[in-house]
Amino acid sequence: MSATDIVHAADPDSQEALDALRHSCAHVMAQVVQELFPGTRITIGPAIENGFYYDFDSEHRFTEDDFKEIEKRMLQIAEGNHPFVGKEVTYEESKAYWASKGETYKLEILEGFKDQKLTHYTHSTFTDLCRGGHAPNTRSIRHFKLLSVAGAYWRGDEKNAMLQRIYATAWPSREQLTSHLKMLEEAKKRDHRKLGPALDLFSIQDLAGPGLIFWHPKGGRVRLVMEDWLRAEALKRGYDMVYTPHIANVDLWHTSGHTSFYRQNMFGEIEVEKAEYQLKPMNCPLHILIYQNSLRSYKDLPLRYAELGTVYRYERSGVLHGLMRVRGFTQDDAHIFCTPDQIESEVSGCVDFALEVFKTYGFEKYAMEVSTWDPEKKADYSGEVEEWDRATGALEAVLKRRGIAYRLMKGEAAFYGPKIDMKLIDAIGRPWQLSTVQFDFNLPKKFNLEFVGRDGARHRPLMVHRALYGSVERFFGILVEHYAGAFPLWLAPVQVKILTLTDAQNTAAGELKKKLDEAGLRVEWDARSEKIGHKIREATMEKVPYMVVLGPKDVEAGTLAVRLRDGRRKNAVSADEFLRHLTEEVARKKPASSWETE
RNA sequence: GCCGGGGUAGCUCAACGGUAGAGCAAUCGCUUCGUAAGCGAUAGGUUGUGGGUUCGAAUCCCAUCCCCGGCUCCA
Repeated sequence: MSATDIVHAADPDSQEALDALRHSCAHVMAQVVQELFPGTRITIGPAIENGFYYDFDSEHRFTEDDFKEIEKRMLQIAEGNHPFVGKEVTYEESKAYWASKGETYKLEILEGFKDQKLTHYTHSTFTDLCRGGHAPNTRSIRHFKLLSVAGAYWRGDEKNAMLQRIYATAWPSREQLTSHLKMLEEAKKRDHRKLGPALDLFSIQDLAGPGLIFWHPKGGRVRLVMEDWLRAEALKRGYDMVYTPHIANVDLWHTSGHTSFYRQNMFGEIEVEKAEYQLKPMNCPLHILIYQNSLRSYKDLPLRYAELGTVYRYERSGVLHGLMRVRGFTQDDAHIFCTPDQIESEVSGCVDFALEVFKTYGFEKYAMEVSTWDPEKKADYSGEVEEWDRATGALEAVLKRRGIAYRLMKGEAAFYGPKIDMKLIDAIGRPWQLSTVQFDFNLPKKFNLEFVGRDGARHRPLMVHRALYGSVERFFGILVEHYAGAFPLWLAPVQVKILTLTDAQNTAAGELKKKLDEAGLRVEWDARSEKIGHKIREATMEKVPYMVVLGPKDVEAGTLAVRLRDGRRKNAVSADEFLRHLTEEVARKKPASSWETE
């Protein structure tokens, strides 16, 4: 055993140490599963973010009811403090070992490692074929929890056998495990699929079909604010708003190439007067048609066409997920047509816009990735070497100049161009893929796009595709979870709820409502004959930011008693002061009320 | 699409071969009340859908639709 095989990291929270811990835990889980369910064959068990999994092939159908027993036995082994011992083996030795155990999957893995150094790692009674990176002993892996069981294809290929995957989480300390489990619980509470219907924001209707979203009045109000803000911001930044049809003749999709490279995601043809039409899965070709409608000069460029374009994509039934993965959605899509010397400033403009989106919606953290091509496989890509180099250079240069850290994702680019993907990190630390800025070298060529240059000759413009929300549906879903349903004032579907104590306050309530309505605020008035506590409870559960409790004393004093949804209160506020505060808070778009309360 | 789990009142759940039930919500009445649930009554269901087994099915079987956890894919 060499010193590097075992991770004795000084920092137990280093990624290396965490992975080692989790991977070691996977070994122990595999040991226990084989012990408790004889005949189970093992495959692989890597560390993943926050934990690990192990894939098994077993006659037994694992359920969460098995977890308790597996965990109990795992703990016993952990307490046994068995060391993880690595041993170099030859291909033949390894093959003989796994053959004797009937571990067919291990034998298959072995085939891929014929000419490499192989190691077996053993702890307690269990040995696994493994390249190493382990905790020193089983004692350090006590803080874990099995989470779920799911199907997974052997080697991720749907043509292969379906295995059973057990997911688990593991941490260096009890505190970290507890806090992670708390986060999972919190995530469950914030789930937009629960909150959405509970707050009456949206629904999905069986009769209409899966993956199709119905925006209810309250969700619709939030969406309207989101869209209005985005449109206003786009216009400020020199975009033009365009509108394009939802269906188009298949010839368009043949020209763009979508019917070949995107076919599996498109809904079928619609026959109309002997011509075939298809629902649009993307807006790009339609924006291109607008570009092509006139002869463009270099003086016209850059042209920035933006649209809240609703697209339809066929997604396999098993992948649909609330608002996050649907079959019909609206992209805040834009296509920028520009000259080569404009690309850096255009990319910069997109990144700037994206950062403004993050800031506006209260996301403080984000992660960026630049996806480049794999130069080894040039033939798979559209576009010339110089184009790729220049565009990739521009993407990186923009981020570098702004001092934004990014990960380089080699070979992750689409065939048509490199891109920046921006993930934002929500209130409980989860990353979400959101904004994207990508070059497209394919479509300008397919459509033979041109502009007349200063030299009087025809040149091909560059095309940048950019989405900031990504999809309005998904972004809205992320917001619901980010805010846990408690939208900041500027987004809240109902901003103020007036709660009257008795009918004697009806006149005053009506006047107040009128005043706030006229200021453009979204106000409701609960005039029911319910106790004030009941009304407060309901308004609080609806997550209305401001409640005005209106009783005889307030009417007499001519002031308002304001209550915030978090329970804070501010009494004896004048209507004018309240209105001023609301107006200012809407304008500042702050996630939480900044009001000083008593 | 695939593997596994699951669909009972608007919502959360109970009944698990023998007359479908509770809480909340809804409706109607009473109550006019000071900061997170006032009281009472009423109504609400071909148990996702279709077929089968059975004297009898929410319960067992088959098919189908949808949802959930994942796989593959992705805005």
